[in-house]
Amino acid sequence: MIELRPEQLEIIQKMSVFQVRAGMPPTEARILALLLVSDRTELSFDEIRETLNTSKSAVSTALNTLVLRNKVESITIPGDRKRYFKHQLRNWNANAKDGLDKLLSVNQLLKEILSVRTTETVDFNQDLKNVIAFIDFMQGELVHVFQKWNDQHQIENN
Amino acid sequence: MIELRPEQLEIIQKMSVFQVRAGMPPTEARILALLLVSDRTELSFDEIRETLNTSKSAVSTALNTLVLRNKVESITIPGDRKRYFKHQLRNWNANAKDGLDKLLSVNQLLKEILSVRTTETVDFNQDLKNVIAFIDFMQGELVHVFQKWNDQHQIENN
DNA sequence: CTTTTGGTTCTGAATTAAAAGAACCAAATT
DNA sequence: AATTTGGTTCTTTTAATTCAGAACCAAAAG
Repeated sequence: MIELRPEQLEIIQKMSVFQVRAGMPPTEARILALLLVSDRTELSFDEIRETLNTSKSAVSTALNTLVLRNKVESITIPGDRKRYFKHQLRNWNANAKDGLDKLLSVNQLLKEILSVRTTETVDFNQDLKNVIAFIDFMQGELVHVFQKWNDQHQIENN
Repeated sequence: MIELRPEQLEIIQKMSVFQVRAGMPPTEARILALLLVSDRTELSFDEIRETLNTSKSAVSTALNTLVLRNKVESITIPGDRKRYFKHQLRNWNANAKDGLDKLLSVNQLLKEILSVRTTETVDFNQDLKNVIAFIDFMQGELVHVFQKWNDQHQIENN
């Protein structure tokens, strides 16, 4: 059981509310938040369970999906049977890109819609074309933005 | 009741699945999709209800939140008591920016976390700083990207 | 080979979200 | 003034999530 200071508890609360609003299940959100604020960055299954006061089953499924989604990594220490779990901060960048790409993939459907629409509704179709062009533009620009970031930072991160 | 071609029905299906996955309630998603594919771009309350085969209450609440979120605009035609509803394609751009800003607003919390963390976990804190810097960077770049787009297009859209 | 540890998996219960149905209401029509 | 139209709002029902508790299981320890 991890002892948490009041500020830490408060942030876990705020952070998990934020993530739940964004569609994440509560237990997952609270685990992620805990792993961000706790003084030790690698916590065991049972430490997480006790600290968040949650059932083993809930923690187990939540951790497994978090690992699957590359939000958390699981670490094994030789000579210790327990698994330890750590927030995958390093992957934030890549996860963000994946998320944005998924958002932008709506363009595929918009193009399909355009190809199926009447040609009668000229203004509407023009607006639709603009949206499609905008998303294509965003996609291209984002590639550059990510590239620019990586160029600036992969040197130092060696 | 609007007659829809098979391709239109199929796209409504695909598009609403996409949006529901992104967290939108099903009825809202299907209304938006219908307004994107239907040959007439302005549909009355009852046309929507009949076409989607949904209850008045569900359509009413869904339409109201869609209007509130600037996803749909409601139009009144003089001499016609009905309200007509139209997809606000023009706002896609602004809505996208709002959505991204909300996503990036997590940085506020991350900064708070950093300020509360032990200084002992040097590597972890450095990773956290990197994430924060990355999100700040993204925020700045996105402003430019949106600006660039608007510069190129607000001339022609007069 | 029995027990303990560190979990996982499988119900079921409780909560939550979404939709339906009915009652309602104001403006327009008859 | 009664009725119809075009919705809105409230209550109930239904469906989907989420979690807890118990049974279970494999690997390690005794």
